[in-house]
Amino acid sequence: MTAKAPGAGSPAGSRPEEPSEQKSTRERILDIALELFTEQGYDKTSLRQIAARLGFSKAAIYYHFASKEDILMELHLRLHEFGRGILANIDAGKMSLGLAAEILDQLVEQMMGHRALFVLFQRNQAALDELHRERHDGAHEDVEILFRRVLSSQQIPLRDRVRIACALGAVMGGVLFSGDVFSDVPAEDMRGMLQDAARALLAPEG
Amino acid sequence: MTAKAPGAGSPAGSRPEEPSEQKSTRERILDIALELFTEQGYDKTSLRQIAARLGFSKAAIYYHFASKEDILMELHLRLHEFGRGILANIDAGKMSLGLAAEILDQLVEQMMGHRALFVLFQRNQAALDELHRERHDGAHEDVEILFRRVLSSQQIPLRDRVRIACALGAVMGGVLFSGDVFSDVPAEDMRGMLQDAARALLAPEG
DNA sequence: GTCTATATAGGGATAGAC
DNA sequence: GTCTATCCCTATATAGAC
Repeated sequence: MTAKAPGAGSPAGSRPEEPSEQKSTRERILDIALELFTEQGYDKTSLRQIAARLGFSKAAIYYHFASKEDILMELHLRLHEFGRGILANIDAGKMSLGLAAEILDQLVEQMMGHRALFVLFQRNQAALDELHRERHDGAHEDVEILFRRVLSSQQIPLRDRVRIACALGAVMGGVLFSGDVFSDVPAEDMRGMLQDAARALLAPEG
Repeated sequence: MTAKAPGAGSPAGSRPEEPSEQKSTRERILDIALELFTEQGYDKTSLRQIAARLGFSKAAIYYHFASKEDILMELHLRLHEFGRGILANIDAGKMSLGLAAEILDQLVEQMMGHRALFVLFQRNQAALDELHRERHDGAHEDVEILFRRVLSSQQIPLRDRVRIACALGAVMGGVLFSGDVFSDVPAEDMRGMLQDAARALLAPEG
């Protein structure tokens, strides 16, 4: 809680893809971190490694981030950003198979567009959980939390709840595989097929 | 590679649920490890913690296991055991939506029956990957690897490949949620609904 | 803004007593 | 079969020079 750096106060103000400008050091740290955290896992990645890739020393990172966890937190906040548009639509009170299908349509789009971030947190759930445990500051309205609330709602028929859970799993699984076994398939085709799959699961009759 | 202990050579010989006998220390270590690894993550769990729960010191664990990784490996092997029956049925050469549905039926059954192990490795993929990287000894015919092979097969129509991937994601997601938001639902009901969902995704028309 | 040097802690693992 | 004591390494993080 000591370091104060250039872009420290504007997590949403820094765009991931700048036109032609060269990225700030802070941005580059985040990029490398995303890469290494995903490949090796958050815990097995040291600040030393991140610094080495960027050509400077470990200690320099502390100018830009107060702690290793802060790097993960910042990446986490970005994922939140992208989930923002979806949040408003999720309401356990008035949920239906049809509405779930619409939400999943958006979700697929967001996940496909920010696959790297999505994979990162899919592969580092343990680290994320700890983050949530320690810093439950801010009304932490997470997409995942809202989904859990929907899935727990007793106002929705059990079969529908299960179907929504499966549809969520289906699209998540699809996105995960899309960069791997389906890397040859155009993203748009993938997106369409995943959305179709979700709709198949959420059809009233099935 | 130093420690040789009582049950060291019989990973499959020790049953998880013994009638009324008290479990061996080795078995108890594995139980606690499964619990802590799942809750906190493999990397954030220290041998000290495991030992503390069992009432003895960290060093004592080294009598039963050669390393921390060995504990994870043993748990991994158990998961393999349960996947054995499924392995034989997976063949990229003659895969179809119908066959996939049958395989997923078995998979749901196995996953529901050994949910704890399944969740462990779902939440510690990074650690598992490293395990596979370092010790790729033995014909490591993993269910996951075989599934990837099927999903990559060019002999299967793309749409079917995606559908199978989604069905896999659907049942995995369902099983993951089953101990959480669906903890009140009887396992058998869950199993049936998940199998139905998989079939809905794998229907020729959808 | 990046460095060196250092403090401090905790981890995995070994040796050997009991 | 479990313990104590210890080694060695790497990690995060801090202080302060440039």
